[in-house]
Amino acid sequence: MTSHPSRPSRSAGREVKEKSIFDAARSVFAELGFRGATTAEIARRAGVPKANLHYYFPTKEALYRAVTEQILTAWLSAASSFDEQDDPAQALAAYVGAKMDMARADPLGSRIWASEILRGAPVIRDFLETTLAEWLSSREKIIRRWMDRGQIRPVEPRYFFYMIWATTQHYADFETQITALNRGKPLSDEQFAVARAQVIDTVLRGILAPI
Amino acid sequence: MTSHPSRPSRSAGREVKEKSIFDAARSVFAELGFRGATTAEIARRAGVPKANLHYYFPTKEALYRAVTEQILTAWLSAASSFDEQDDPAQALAAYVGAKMDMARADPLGSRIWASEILRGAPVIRDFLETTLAEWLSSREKIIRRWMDRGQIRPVEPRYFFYMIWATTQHYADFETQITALNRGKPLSDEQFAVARAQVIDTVLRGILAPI
DNA sequence: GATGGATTTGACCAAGTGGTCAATTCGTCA
DNA sequence: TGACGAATTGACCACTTGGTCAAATCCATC
Repeated sequence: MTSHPSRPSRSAGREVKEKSIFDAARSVFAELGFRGATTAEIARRAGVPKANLHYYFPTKEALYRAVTEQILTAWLSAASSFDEQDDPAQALAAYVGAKMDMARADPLGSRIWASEILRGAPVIRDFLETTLAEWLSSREKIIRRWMDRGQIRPVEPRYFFYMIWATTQHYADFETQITALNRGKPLSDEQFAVARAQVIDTVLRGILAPI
Repeated sequence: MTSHPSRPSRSAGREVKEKSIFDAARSVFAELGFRGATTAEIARRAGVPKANLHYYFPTKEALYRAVTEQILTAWLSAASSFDEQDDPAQALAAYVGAKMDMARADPLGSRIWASEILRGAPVIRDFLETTLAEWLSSREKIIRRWMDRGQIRPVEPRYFFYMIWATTQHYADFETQITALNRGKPLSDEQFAVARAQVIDTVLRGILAPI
């Protein structure tokens, strides 16, 4: 300890402040997209003067890149849950469940991703074309192996993944709509649990080979 | 005919010009969202001076409202395809197919909707809470009737609709990503036909009662 | 308690924003 | 043809934008 406990150390203060700017940026980017977001609004939500924001992140784009980077990391971590099981039903249930949990726990990340795609993915295009494309094609092989073994019905794996991504991310990206359709109240934990179970169940029934 | 054929009449000229501004606005709003879109960019894509744009649409918001209005109309029209069949399999196949066709034929509409939801739906909130909520709850009743008759498995109808909406709209909203994952080429008509058929098939298998 | 780098921030700037307006041009019809 | 309303548009305005900067303040270390 190099400083008084009640006053944060210099480096700890930096981390806290950086994080508060970072979090404010996430929420503004998620709502308004890159172009619509303003550094003034981000600074306001972070509770710092705008000049201070530019001390920690030199440009709006640098801040945006920092935010997207974290999102891509989180995506890959959720994706790994697909690989921990050999059985199709278990692997898919784990993966879909993890994606649903992510949509619930961190909707902002999903929304920023969506907004980035909507504008043509200028920043994450490289990720899509390399890392994500490789992930998808290697998992396609796994799906095809299951098909060959007769464990699942014959499908085009990539369109199957699109359905999983679309359905799970919908609970984050369209939360406003879901809330409006739920008498103005966000889904309760119980409601979400039902939705989560049903999504897993429907996806599995859609692809598993009949007994 | 009140004017020379090669020179459009005054009112026809108005319609053409209004439409070119309207279409330019759709594409800019779809890419950049309401806040990110600029009237200058819309005017540029429409090929008219900015002052001219403001002659036809007094404000950016008026233009945006005109655009969203058309989208809501189109949504309702696709939704009606759900009601034309009594058999669950046929009704659902028609509805999902219509939504897929819409995502293919007019991806911009879907993207503007998505962007509007992302920012909290300030403009279409009323539509969501009234017209859409009513549509959903009346179709929920139809689904429950099918369930009571044992024609489909027991599910929470609204989450089932969310899956349909998410999956079909994904082909419009995430076209950039889908293209990036398809070696940089947009889905061909053949590929899309496969995706369309598979989406319908998977949705049906997920909900239809086993024989 | 003096030093010096890290941090903070009000004031500022050039470029871009949505929108206005008056002067001009156009098309129609008497 | 002339008159008159519809349509066009360059110039302009107040305000917001992302970003800069220099002066002030903080704080770990000696």
